[in-house]
Amino acid sequence: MAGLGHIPEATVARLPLYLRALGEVTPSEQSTVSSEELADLSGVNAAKVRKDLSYLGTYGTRGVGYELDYLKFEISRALGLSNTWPVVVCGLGNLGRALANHTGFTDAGFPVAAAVDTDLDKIGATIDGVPVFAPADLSEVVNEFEIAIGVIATPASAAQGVAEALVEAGVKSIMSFVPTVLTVPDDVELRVVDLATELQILGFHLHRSNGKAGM
Amino acid sequence: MAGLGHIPEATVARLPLYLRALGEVTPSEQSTVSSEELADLSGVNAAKVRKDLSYLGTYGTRGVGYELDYLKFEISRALGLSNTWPVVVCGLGNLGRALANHTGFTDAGFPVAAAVDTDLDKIGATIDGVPVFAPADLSEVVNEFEIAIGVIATPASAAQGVAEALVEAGVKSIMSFVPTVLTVPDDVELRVVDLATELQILGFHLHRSNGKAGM
DNA sequence: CAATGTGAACGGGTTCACAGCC
DNA sequence: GGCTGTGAACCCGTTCACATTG
Repeated sequence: MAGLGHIPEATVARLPLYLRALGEVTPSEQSTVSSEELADLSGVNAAKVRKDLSYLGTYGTRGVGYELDYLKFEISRALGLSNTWPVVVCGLGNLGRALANHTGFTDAGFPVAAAVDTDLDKIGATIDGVPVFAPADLSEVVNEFEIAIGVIATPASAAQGVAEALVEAGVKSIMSFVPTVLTVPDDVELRVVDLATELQILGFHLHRSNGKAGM
Repeated sequence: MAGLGHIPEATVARLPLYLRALGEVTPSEQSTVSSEELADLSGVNAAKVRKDLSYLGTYGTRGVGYELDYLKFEISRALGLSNTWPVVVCGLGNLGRALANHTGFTDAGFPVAAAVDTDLDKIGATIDGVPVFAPADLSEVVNEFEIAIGVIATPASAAQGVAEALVEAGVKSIMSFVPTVLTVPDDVELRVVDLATELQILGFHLHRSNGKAGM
């Protein structure tokens, strides 16, 4: 039944997938989707889709499916997608530069408003349209650009310090690409994307099945 | 008790963290770690650490802890880290180039042996020490370099095709950074890193707690 | 006594299956 | 008839608490 009461974390993580999938449906061809279709499009099974959507309080129509536009709207709203959340990228190494320049961020409503780096050659410059500042100015940058999310892509040694500076400046959401344990207050949401670990997990399975090197 | 019988997926995902944490301990200072210490270093709680390690069949010593070197060795072995798994990066856009150049991969035992791109200017060239080939040559590349893992960082429209080409060439592990649903056979391990989705999840929580835009 | 190893309780998430409704 | 919405069963992973052991 109804209730935005409390959406399970696992469901929240799938809402973006549903939204993207719905974007691939052409409204002129069909004005409605079934849980089955949405399941195929999003790579999730149909029972899960229905249960997830039920948490939104979004009603489909039995025997018919979900009204396409309405569903998009509901999911967007649940995700808070009407807002725009400016991002600051901290650390402009390989990865940081790629992230600062990543169109997927802006497309999803998370414009990279500023970057921070220790390199004096970069500070004051504009890289791919993104102004670069000194770490010492982080607090000002956060205020100035109304930064909502900090992305950390510094060397491991600098990461904890940057995280603390972000928290100090009032940032409540951090996404880290650095392979270190970061400690932040409870009210700060931290998501870690750990590329080396991901590969090692793949490696585990290779090792387990093959036993041998090579392919 | 003993038994490499079957390590739970959740445990596998934490083994790399433990290994990294153990690397931060100086063996000259201490030859042993407790589950408590390892918990702090890896950002996991102690009970979980003990249960995880118990799956490895690795014995610590009650009242003492785990022997540092032995534990490192055991975890490395479980992860299959004695092997080296060459990687091919497919798609040399912003992100692809950063990944091809990412030292964290090589450091973790996953050297980027080759890259693939459609850009004729890049094909035949070497970017940051990585030779670039045409997509049509993917199969040869996989054989030649004994590629174990394919990283996909192409535009969304090309991703499924690349995935199929990788599978066709015999690759059994794929890591995708592309925001699309990829379909691969059951015996192929697929891990998806979806940056926009990650941000949207952060956005959800911002939205939920703040209600307002800005910071 | 200190710290491991582990059965048992717990909890969140997934799957099932079917009643309910258009 | 077809598809949603959802209680109930199930499964996996986490946490607890304590017996066990060097």
